[in-house]
Amino acid sequence: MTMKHTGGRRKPPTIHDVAREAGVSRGTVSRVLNGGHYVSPAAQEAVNAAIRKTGYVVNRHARSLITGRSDSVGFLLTEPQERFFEDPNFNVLLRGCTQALAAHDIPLLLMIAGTEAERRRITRYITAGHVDGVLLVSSHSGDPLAERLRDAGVPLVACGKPIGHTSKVSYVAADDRDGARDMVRHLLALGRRRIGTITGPLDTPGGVERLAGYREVLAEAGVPYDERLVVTGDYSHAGGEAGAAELLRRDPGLDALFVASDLMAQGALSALHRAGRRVPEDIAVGGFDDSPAATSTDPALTTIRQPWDRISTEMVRVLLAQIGGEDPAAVILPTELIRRAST
Amino acid sequence: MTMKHTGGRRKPPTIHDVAREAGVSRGTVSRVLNGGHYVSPAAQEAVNAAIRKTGYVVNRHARSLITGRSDSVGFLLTEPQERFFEDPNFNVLLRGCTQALAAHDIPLLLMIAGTEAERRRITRYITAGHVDGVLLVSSHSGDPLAERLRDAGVPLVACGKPIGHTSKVSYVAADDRDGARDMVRHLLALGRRRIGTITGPLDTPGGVERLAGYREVLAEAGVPYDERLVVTGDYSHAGGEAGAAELLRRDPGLDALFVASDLMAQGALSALHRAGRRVPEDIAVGGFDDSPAATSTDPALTTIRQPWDRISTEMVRVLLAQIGGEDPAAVILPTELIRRAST
DNA sequence: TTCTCTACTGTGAACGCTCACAGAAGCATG
DNA sequence: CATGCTTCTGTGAGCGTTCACAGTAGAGAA
Repeated sequence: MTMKHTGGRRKPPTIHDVAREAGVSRGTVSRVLNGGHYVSPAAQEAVNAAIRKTGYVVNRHARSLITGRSDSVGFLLTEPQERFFEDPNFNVLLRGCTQALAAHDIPLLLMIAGTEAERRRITRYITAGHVDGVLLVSSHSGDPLAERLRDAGVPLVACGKPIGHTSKVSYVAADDRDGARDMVRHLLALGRRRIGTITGPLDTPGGVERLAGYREVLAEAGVPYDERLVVTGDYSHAGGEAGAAELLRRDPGLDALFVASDLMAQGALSALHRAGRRVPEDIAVGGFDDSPAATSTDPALTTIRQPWDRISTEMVRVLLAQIGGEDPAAVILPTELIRRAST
Repeated sequence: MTMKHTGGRRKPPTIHDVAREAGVSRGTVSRVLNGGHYVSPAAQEAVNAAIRKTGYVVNRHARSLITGRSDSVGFLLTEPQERFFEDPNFNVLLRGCTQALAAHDIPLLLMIAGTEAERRRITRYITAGHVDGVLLVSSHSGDPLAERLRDAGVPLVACGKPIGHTSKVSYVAADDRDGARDMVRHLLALGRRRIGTITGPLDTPGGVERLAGYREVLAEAGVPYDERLVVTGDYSHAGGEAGAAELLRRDPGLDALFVASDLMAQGALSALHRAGRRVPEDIAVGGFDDSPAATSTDPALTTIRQPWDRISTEMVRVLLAQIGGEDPAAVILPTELIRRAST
């Protein structure tokens, strides 16, 4: 009796134990484990019974050592600031990816590259083959880390369209431009004509595309473009507040506002409220994201819903396809206008 | 030229390559890799140079295969609902744990156990030794999964005190009770006497402890306990709204409100606003959590800050210690009253 | 000198798995 | 009867590490 009795973990069964139990060889067990081709029904059944009986679970390290695959993927966040962790969409994305991967029995490794030291460490880790692919979430595009990984031949899928890259890199994105178009069309349909906008940072795809949609629709409607009605925001509450105040100052006759994120829209509502404007009577306000906060503002926010649940599943799908040898692909998903009280 | 030119990954250098490059044996390289004991300075230097030159990164699968350790830990979320992903504290926790682990070069595997099928899959995965330990985040305690893992001898650290378990399981928690005491004392100091509370779910440690703190301080102050001033909430916006409305109905003379979470407090503020009560003039409102939302309410919320950054570092510290063979430990961290405009 | 001790180094044997290959058995075809 | 094909099964090698062990060299003590 040399075994420790204080929560000691027993040595788990190996493929050998299963083989002995089933009366077959390691090879046959391995074949059952990997799809069951070229295995007789009798052996198949015997092996499955032995697996159930022994409680066998494959040792992924041993498998990875020989296959060269790790059967895991990284979820990489490259963000100097903590912004992503304040973004409710990020949660949905992370959760969705985790679960979509879990369906394939693939664990997700969370990696956060804030400092330069972290970037180096993570690059080494990834390029050493410790993950089979990377789900990349970074707001500011043109990320050197993304390039390094791509150059190293690591399967990669970005969330949102990377700008500045002409190279082939997979991405999955909501149709930002079309969403913005829907919102501005909606505001026009309400009879509004002095429509201001608070954009996202213009080094982000969302910032650029949503502004483009805004301009396109106004142009199509014959409303002359007025650059005084455009301010650049930073996706923060404070930024939205400042942006709205600035727009009111530039044009007190403003009758609608398209804000490129709900969080900024929330800030804008505060500023409008403080300025004595009624929403939506005096100024209609449209947001973007359909974050949980959108329903708890007063009035509840009309916004554009991005299909985050589908985005995560698509990212995983495209990444796994790429790991499987397929070429990079771009997927663009439609958005949806959610009408609430603010317009 | 048989090498694929389309992003093919080269075979990475092994310990053998490093040994050859440095003119030493595998054993010496391995010793350098694992602390460098019993290695001459000359060999040490030669190996380090060779590692730099070859770009060698240890193959963790090969290492894990023989050591039996995986050098990774799981971050396990056992939540039937999506609640955690709406909780901003959760983000801070996840981020903090990831980074604290990264400092030890240990990857974090995110696991979400929603359905029963997922629980089984994850249990198998963990007990098979694919992670060295688990950081457990579950709101509702008495989780069968936690018990199963503990019984399997898996190192485990919970976030928040597990209730219902008399057994020894490590945990790290903020001092909920003391935080609640601070808040209620603060409200008393403001001269308030009809102090209501909206609790968290009473099957969560936070729900129980914060209510206990509330009762203790009132008792110490000689304020008779009035159960009509206590309603049970669910940590949701809507729950806070309903709770505040109910309390106003039960006692229109209410002059203070201690709400067990900021999100509920936000809901409560809406309800009070709708009922025509001024905050803090008519009713002082105190929250709990110091979530980002606390500063964007109107008025800004007085609240109790939980040291989430320290909680995450402590969880990691305790878990690694336990993996290293130390006994389970409980860590309780102090909270801080953050005074803002709502009191 | 000889022995012991310490500091260091190299080597073979695992770890648990997959893969390539060799073979066996069954059956049809020449 | 040989030959080929298909379906199935077992075996040896090897993936890249660590670990235990055996050794070597040099210093100091007997």
